[in-house]
Amino acid sequence: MISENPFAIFRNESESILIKAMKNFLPQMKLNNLQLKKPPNIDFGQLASSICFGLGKTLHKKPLDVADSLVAEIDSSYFDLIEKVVSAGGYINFHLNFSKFSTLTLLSIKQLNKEYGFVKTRLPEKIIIEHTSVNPLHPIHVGQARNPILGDALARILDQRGHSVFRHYYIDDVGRQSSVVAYGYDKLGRPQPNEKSDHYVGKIYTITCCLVEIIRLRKKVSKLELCSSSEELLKANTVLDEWLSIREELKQKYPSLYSALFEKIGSEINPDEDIIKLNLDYENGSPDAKNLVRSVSELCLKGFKETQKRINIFYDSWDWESDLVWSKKVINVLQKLRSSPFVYSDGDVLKFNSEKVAVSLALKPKLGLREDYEIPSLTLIRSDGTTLYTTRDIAYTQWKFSQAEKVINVIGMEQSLAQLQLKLALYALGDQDYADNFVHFAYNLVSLPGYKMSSRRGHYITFDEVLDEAIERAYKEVSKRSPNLSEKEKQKISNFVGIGAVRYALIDVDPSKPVVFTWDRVLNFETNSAPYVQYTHARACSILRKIECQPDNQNLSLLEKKLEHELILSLSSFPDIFLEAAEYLKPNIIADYVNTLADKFNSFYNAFPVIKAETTELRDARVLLTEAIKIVISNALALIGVFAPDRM
RNA sequence: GGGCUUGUAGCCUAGCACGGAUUAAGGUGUCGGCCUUCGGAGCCGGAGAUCGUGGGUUCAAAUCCCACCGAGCCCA
Repeated sequence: MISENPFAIFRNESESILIKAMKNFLPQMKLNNLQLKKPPNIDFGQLASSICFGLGKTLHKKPLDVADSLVAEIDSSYFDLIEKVVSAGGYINFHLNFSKFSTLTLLSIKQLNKEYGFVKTRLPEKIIIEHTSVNPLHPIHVGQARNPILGDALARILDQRGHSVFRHYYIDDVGRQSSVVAYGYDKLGRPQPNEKSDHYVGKIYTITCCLVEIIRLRKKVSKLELCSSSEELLKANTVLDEWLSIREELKQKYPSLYSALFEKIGSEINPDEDIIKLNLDYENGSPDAKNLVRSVSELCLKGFKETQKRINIFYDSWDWESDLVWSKKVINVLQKLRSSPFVYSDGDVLKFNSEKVAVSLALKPKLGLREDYEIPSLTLIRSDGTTLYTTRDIAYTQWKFSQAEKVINVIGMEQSLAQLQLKLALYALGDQDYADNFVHFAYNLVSLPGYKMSSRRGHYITFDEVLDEAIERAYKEVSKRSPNLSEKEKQKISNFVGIGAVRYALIDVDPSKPVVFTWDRVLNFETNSAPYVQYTHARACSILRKIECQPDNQNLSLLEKKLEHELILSLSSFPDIFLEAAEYLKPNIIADYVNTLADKFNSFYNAFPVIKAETTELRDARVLLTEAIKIVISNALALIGVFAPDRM
């Protein structure tokens, strides 16, 4: 017999046995959720019920006595995967018949192989996952790197669950910042970069920002000097000083690019005006502006794509915010919103009353909000007539729903309010179905110890730097450990080891927790890291390579050591872990699971011989166990985008 | 001022959605042991925790509820 979820068969059997016993024991009793849980120690069995504690209370008996009586009602003639059911300390413990269960589990894994664990949904959906969406102004930095790693893992998981997943990248090219880089790039004469293009664009952005900011602040200061508002003057001077010191930094770091830009921009009187004009022209779709802004953005995206290729992340669709504006989708949505009772004018500003939507549709409990919390309004149009990011995002979200049933946005949790308002806007537009299937997958920030990352100020560590460093470190390790490998092999290994380590480190922690970036965290090659798991996989492969062919009828009841039982139990739980990760969008539990599995296998490996087992029958059984472990490690790693090597 | 997120050994993390077991689970660092055994990126053992604080609910609280404190972010 084969099962896609062996442990679930045991769980179902245990549940129905317990229900049957309960019916005999207390016929009138209404059963509501008898959730069986895994006991803390395998010696207590593999599933346990704590139902007798509650029953003890209502029956005025000791839980232990209730458990004894209940167990007495259990009919062992129905047992299949169950070996015995015992009462212990008030609990009812279900023990597996490992001889049968090992066979079921290991043969299922061997047969399903690359498909094992990936239980398919009965209700496949079209799902759009928007992730990364870094503005095309500067390279992707460590603070942002958590996003593509999480988004890609989610996509892989939901894909394996049987959904049709589309990965979208939203290119925010409409804001003022895009015009700032474009302005700088234009002043330079629109050259082709002689370095990685997103890094080049990032430098132009930072230097241009700085120069423009200084000109603006100087004007402000001299204006303030005329009227005698000393407090404001002091404030402006402090900010100006800060930018002047950033300018010194930039001058040191990028001397030639700095002087080229300074020469063109330093003497300008009002660069802001040009930038604002460029921005307006771009929004209006003027060909010159289009040509300029798009060429800078494309340059930056070219660099992003190179980085993403390194870590094997790709997108099905690149969505330009500007396309959305030019296609009038934003205007159309605004018109529709205006005709709803939830939009009002506050002077020249157009606002969306999020609170009113939530109250009139009684959405607060559904959204997990307190009744007395008043949701702030969202500004849709500024007094100068321009739209805001979230306004355009409403149109974008509607467009996404025109081609998918579910939308998952992987966006930092600092955007929580905006994402909530966006959801409420969908309700206001009458698209309740969209709103219900709109998910903000929020993750906490990655920060650098000591200072704040700021892309405008050029204070960041790029994702490329992190990857380079990780690969270099891995190269040193490989050279140390396997000096006889060819240069080509060393490079190949250091590549998947370094990149695996980075991916693992960024996915391992619960997304809602803040992470402080340290090199130690990312460059860990020991226990609880991708290289550790990869090594374990290679180790299992190495054993399997040494075995010629194996018979089809192993006697798996010979696997009777506690470690072997724990391994089989762990292997059989992989489908459950996968389902939990898919259902609750928790990619980190996959990393956790595969590390624990590798841990157990390494303990087993040290304690018991496989190839040189006492008998050939035992050897064959352990070989099959090893093969199953290899398969499950490989399948789990695939979900988080980490390569499972045969050798390293 | 309001809201969201977060607080577990020196450091990093798991467990919290769904409350349960003698001993709160890993890693790192630290102390000690294992290379004539299938790959030492390994294994085994020791020391190290008032689960932020205080209340409450419960037979049972790291887990649920309330208040407060610290950190981060968002809105005003």
